[in-house]
Amino acid sequence: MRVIRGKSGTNQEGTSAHNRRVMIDALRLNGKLSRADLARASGLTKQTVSNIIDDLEQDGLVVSLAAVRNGRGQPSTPYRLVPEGAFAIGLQIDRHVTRVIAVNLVGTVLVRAEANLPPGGPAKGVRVILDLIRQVRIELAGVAEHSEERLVGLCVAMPGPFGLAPDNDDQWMMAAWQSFPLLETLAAGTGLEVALQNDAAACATAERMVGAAHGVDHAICLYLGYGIGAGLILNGELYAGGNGNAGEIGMALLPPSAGRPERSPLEHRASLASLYQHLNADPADPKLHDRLNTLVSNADPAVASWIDAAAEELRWGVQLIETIFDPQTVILCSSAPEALTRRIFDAIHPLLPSIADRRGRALPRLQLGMTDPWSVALGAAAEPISRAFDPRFSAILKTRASAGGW
Amino acid sequence: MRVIRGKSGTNQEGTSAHNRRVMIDALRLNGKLSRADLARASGLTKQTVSNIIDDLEQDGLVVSLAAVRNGRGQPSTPYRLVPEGAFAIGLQIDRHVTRVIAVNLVGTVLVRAEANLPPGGPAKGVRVILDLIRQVRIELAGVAEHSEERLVGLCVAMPGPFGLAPDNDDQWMMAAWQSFPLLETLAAGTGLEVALQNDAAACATAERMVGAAHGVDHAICLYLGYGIGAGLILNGELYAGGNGNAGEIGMALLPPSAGRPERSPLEHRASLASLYQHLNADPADPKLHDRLNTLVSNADPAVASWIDAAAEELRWGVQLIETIFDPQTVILCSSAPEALTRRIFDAIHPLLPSIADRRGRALPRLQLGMTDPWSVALGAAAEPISRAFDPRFSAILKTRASAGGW
DNA sequence: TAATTAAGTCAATTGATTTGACTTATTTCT
DNA sequence: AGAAATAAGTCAAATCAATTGACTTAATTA
Repeated sequence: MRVIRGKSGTNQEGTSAHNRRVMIDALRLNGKLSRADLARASGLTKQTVSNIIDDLEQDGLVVSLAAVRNGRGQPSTPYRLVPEGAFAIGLQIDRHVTRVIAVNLVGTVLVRAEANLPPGGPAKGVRVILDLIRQVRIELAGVAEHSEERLVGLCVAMPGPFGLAPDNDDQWMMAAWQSFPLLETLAAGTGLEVALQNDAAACATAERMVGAAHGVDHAICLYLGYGIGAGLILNGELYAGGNGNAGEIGMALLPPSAGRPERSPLEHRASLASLYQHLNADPADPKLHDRLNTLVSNADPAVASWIDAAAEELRWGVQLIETIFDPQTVILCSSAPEALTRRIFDAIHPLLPSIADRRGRALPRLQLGMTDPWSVALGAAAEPISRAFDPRFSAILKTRASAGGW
Repeated sequence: MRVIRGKSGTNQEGTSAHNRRVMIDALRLNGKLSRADLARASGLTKQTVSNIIDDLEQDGLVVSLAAVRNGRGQPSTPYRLVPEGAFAIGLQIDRHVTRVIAVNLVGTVLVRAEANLPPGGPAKGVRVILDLIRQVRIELAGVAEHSEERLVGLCVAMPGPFGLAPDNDDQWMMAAWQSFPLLETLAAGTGLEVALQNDAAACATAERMVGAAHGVDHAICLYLGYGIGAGLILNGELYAGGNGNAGEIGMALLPPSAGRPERSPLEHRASLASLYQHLNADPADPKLHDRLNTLVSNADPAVASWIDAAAEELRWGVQLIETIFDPQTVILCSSAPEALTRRIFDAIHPLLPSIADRRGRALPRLQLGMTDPWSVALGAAAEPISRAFDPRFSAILKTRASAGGW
């Protein structure tokens, strides 16, 4: 059959779905709002808002609070989101460990669990993961009623890039995970909708739901993990690129510079991998996090020299990101200990001049984001919530599968 | 009054507007389609498509062609866009000249006019511009009936970045234009809706409507003009950033490299400004374009050495763009003579390895785009057409102003 | 106490999409 | 040649989310 290119249409269902999402989004951003407030915020009529809020209340997604007098006129009844209205599971697969988190509608972490990934590759690892997920779901059911019915999905976060030939020099066998049918296996094993993000994107998702990017429509999350990547919030949505690899700036080649005659990827100069190499540390050492903490608080000179070198690259990276994306803010996140991340953050300053250097900025050019080792898993958990409840273009459109009646 | 944050809702009007846009988009992409084809492409029912197409035919935006037999079943009646269904004006303001173009619904250029900008700044210049626009509209009315009723808007393209303090070392007084209330003056002087884009964005808009980015949802246009910038097509829409300055990569600071001990902006190394400086040429010289052409065809060594140096920076730039955006393709555009642009294009190759280096690519990693000096003006003219007829999220949403009935 | 203001509801209307049956025109099978 | 199958497209009624305008309720202000 001839392929016809074109975008999808929409109908009343799409309209209604969008308006529900708009209500939830407004409540998430403003905490609590009356029906009249929601009508003003959305541009919809009071009546429409009333209908939608009634629905959402029925669905257990919002509840009313005590009426408040706001001066003249009938007191308004504010509504807020019900945290227990929905749940999602986030899974992080890292080189040595895997983490699973359960969150609720407002992004509160309810359950977390961690396990070491056994040697033997994905086939064995996925069994550990499925067990961990099962365990988290059971625990979740213990602390939250109806959690199973209200589970909206699962998202996996792991280092990218995705879908490339596994010819890169990745000694941590993440490449093996790339060729393993992970999403299918997880979908079958959990019965949930499964999504995939790289770790920087997950970090951005977390910052958007409960962090520094909350309510910000244009923000870039610079995530310093084992590698380095950027999570792109553009027009209020995570941008994934043509093949899901947008923001993988660790692979950006830097021009030769003083002392480095070769072009080399940013990842080799500014990433925790480069720090470990600089320190001759074993990345698989479970006590590494604590050891790093100690080194930082002791002002270890080897760490300090790495920080200075990395901060110089990152200072440049921030300027580049500002120049390319013109975001409202850039957020520095890391899986490194908070003290170390803060040291790096400080060392990046003063920032280079850029187009972001404008008067009357509402947000700082660079902010410190989450430094919790769990933040990537949290972001993964936030993704299904966002997919299910945030206003987005794709949520309005008809899906091809559901089209009938030709 | 308390400010409530939140997104806009939608209703049947939004649905209908979107579906009309989807039909137009599908016809633009596929050339001609029957009602049944459109139903399949959009996921809407045949009946809905029939209603919309009837409307569009009434509005003079589509026409039917002769029925065609496609095998079994009743022959289908294809429809196509009517080029004369809408018109738009594009205005380019450059350092020395201003150009005005009129296009129709399918992006065909109908009228073009050019004038030198007089010394004396924007106040004088804007009078020249308004005269030029008036002249183009009169000429357009001569070659296209009902052009005035069907004029959907005006877009201005000029070098960015916009909205910054005019403290930069811009000797061509583009800074003066920044502080001048240009859009308001043009809106009042023409009675049209006026939009603004930087020149790289305009170039991308042109490539998307009639060039290499036609029907491509993720493409980056690298525009080599007096400065250098990138036009970002993300998710099928032009991305402007938080303040309309996304893609202004000319201001990206490059690390020091061999022979350049200082950080310097990309613009100083790879832009026509840098070429003019290298050649000791006067950018205001009206014969410069022709002279450059001659130099290129004579294999002038000064030009060749500049090309090599610039290509090295651009090769890096392409790799960076691929790494950051993960686009389906990168398009090299320029206001330089085609021969020169082609030489640069060739000199950029071979490209650096990147995540774009994947098997089974549908599009080349780097393509040569428009090299017409008029392409920025064309892109500006394409913007109102795109704004009026392309499917986009914002077109679905209610505008706050139109909300009533609280 | 009456007027004003604002939140929220009620019941009827609107209007784009959907549904399912139908007509028309062509090819393919017998 | 005739019947069956297939596909395009229309007709008329139904659906359903948003809208409209009048109304009720409950507070403040004059």
